[in-house]
Amino acid sequence: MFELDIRSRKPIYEQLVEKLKELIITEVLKTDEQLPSVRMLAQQLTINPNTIQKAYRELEVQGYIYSIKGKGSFVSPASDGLNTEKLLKVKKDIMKLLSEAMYLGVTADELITMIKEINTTIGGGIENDQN
Amino acid sequence: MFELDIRSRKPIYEQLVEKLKELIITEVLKTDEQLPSVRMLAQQLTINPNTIQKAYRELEVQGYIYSIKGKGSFVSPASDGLNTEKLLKVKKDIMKLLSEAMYLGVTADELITMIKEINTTIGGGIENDQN
Amino acid sequence: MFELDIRSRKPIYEQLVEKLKELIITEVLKTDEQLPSVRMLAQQLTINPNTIQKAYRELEVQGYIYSIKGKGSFVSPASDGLNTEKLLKVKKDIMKLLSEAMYLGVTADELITMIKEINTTIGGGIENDQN
Amino acid sequence: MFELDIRSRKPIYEQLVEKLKELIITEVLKTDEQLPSVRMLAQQLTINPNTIQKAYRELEVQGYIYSIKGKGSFVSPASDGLNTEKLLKVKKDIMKLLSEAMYLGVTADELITMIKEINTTIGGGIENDQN
DNA sequence: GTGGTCTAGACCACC
DNA sequence: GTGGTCTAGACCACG
Repeated sequence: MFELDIRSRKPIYEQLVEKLKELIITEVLKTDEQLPSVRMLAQQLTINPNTIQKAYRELEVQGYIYSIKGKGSFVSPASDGLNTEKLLKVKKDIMKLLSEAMYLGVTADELITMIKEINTTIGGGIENDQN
Repeated sequence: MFELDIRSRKPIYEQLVEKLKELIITEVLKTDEQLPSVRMLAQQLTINPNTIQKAYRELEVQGYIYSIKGKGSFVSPASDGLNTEKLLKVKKDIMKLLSEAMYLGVTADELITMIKEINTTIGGGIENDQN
Repeated sequence: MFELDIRSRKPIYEQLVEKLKELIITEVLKTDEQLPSVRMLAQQLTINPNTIQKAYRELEVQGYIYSIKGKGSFVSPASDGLNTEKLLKVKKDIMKLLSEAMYLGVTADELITMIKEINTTIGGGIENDQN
Repeated sequence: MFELDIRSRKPIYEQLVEKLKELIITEVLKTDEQLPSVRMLAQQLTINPNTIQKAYRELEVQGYIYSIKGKGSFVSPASDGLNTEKLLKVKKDIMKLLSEAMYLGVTADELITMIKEINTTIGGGIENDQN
């Protein structure tokens, strides 16, 4: 289910954060659905529980999940909170990457196609009016 | 000329790589133009020459510049050849970021507007974040 | 009546303690008034009775309520006696928070306004956060 | 220098965060001043380095310090960033505590005196116009 | 030498 | 059983 590259320069917990974020964004993991427990996942991936927890905590800080002491970790509702600053960061990152892509020869049309593709994958736009 | 953020969590050499990449992409530094020497730049930025070295090496690996022993480092021509694999990586990164942006509430229209904006201003300045 | 946030990082019993404290402070629950029974409240909130118990015990320790075996739990009269030490703790906490607020840029005037506001509306509703 | 209560229910790293925050707010530790290194402090307090690091990381997330990989940890400039949301939280907490204090018998005058006291300790108001 | 990551294994609080 | 904290000790990346 998760393919972690133990040799990668990118820390394991960051890889985990990314993978889980992706599952949440693509709604494979739905709102309020329970994530695998720290220990279970640790065992499955043969990784130290602390590493899993670090990933979960990071996801919690970023607003993607919430954890309840004796119960488990769960997916937060989308657009839950205060993503204004996060939005700014993501937009900047996108600008940077888009520039690089175009320098490498990607056309604007290709990019637009990608966007439309994602738009269907996610399931259409999400209403959000706090920006 | 370069504004490095000593407080950033991102290593200095990575910041350097990004800044230089940006200058190359926006064609402030043109094909076959010579980059400042390691020592000069180190002195200017009051930074350890090893750090500059590392950045230049990284840019060389990524195909943005080439070095000639005893002469210096120069900007590689765009679309040099090895961009196929890089393109795939960049595209993947873009997909990831676009998905995240949309999950956070950015609409497809907004993103398309951004793309068109870059398409026209390619060659202008691009802002960088500090993470 | 009670809106508990199951997603909060704060344990449920602590949330209960705070809510009840608030009701007592704002005199929605008056001196010697009986609190809802553990079982009733547990049923209403669809929460484990043990959790309610724990909250009531905590409130008793803090001097806000008293329990009579076989009868129930009741609101203690204000300024009951043991408030000297509690007062010290609360004052210390306030100093800490006020310092932090000012460090973050709140002016003394703003704070004084807040105090006056409470002074007049004491007996009105107070909003709680979820951390 | 630090008096940590190893037996307290409050996690050691949180105690550390509070102590350090206090030192920063009262400007005992000034902007860009270096904090003791993770290992040094761990040794001094006979505490595990990981625990210190957790505290430092938390302070970094909260915007009070910044850390640079091979150099050390340093105090962030005051009102550096995006404290809007933090401000709201702190204000709510203050309202709650002030209410409790007044219920316990503290007068508005006493509270105002406290504010003025802090105002001189910190060194006057800090200019800040992003709220 | 610095911060950052990871492991192995223990204990606690919550429900 | 769950998440959260802490320890002891190892290794890596950075400058």
